[in-house]
Amino acid sequence: MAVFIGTFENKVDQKGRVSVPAVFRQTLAGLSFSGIVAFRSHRADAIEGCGMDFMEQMIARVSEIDLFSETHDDLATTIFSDSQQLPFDGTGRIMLPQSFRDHAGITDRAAFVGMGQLFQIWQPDALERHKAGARDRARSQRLTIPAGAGGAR
Amino acid sequence: MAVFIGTFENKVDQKGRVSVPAVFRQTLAGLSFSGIVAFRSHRADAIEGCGMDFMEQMIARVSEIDLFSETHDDLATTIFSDSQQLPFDGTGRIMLPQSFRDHAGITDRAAFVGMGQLFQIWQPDALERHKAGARDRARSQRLTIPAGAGGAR
DNA sequence: TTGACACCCATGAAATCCCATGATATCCCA
DNA sequence: TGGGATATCATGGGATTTCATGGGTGTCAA
Repeated sequence: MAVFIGTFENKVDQKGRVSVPAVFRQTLAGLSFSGIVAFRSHRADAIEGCGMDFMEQMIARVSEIDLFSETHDDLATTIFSDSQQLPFDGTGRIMLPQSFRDHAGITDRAAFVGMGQLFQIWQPDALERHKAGARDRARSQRLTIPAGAGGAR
Repeated sequence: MAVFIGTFENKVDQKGRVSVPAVFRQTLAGLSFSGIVAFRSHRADAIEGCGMDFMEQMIARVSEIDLFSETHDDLATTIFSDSQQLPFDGTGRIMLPQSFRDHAGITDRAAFVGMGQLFQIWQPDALERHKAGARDRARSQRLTIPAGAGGAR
């Protein structure tokens, strides 16, 4: 199972390159594509990232939604059409496209945030604000981990 | 099932390394990640620790919530972003990151406390005070353990 | 010809490996 | 059951590797 845990802040250099945290690279190792798959988050000023395996899963999930329904098309458009494969260079860096950097407000620093099966890339200050908000909402709404199956698979 | 019981005090060396008690290591053996997963306790000045299996369960449960829903993101952010994977070195030690040491007030000694499924890492003196308080509360409120199902998973 | 981008090498800091030590606990055999 | 032999464990410190980061160069296409 792919596991992305933790927060890591790295520098974005002049060329737009960032190191993907080594731990993340390890969980991405051995996939059919050596790099990450990324797309703009439609609910946050962040980039969503995952491995190719998870992207395949998402495609499968979306395909269970009625084909040609509005929902299906909207999801497919916002997620899949916007997704890009960002390959690792020799030292484990990726190139963050300008459009992604603009969307997240990233200039010279980028924070990688583990979200479990996927991760996000944020402008560090924006991330801090977002984390605080998420914590507050989780607490005030008393969000809890669903006691569900979990254990099995 | 993972079982952590007992209290063990070990030294934190110059490099920030601590030995994880051998008994704990044994219950952590054979997991997909050789080390512990740790995060700041939000109820106490301590670090919470568990095995990767526990985290994988968390991920599985969170992933039952609709992807990209606010609930999903808030939970994933609060739980996974502040956790860290701390790998064992050859002799069963971990590196306690500075941020964790700060949170728990740990300098040169650390106490590992079994909490059943999880364990905690404390600054030894703080732990003593905490234990005293917990005992008092348990006695004065006559706390009991519910006779639940428990058995299954 | 001028970017954009892939590939290569260099660097310092930090994390990890490796070996050594002493103290306990455990084993084993008389 | 005693007591020496053997493992296990926590700990210390030096050597080595990994990692993030910076910059150079070549290549291909607009």
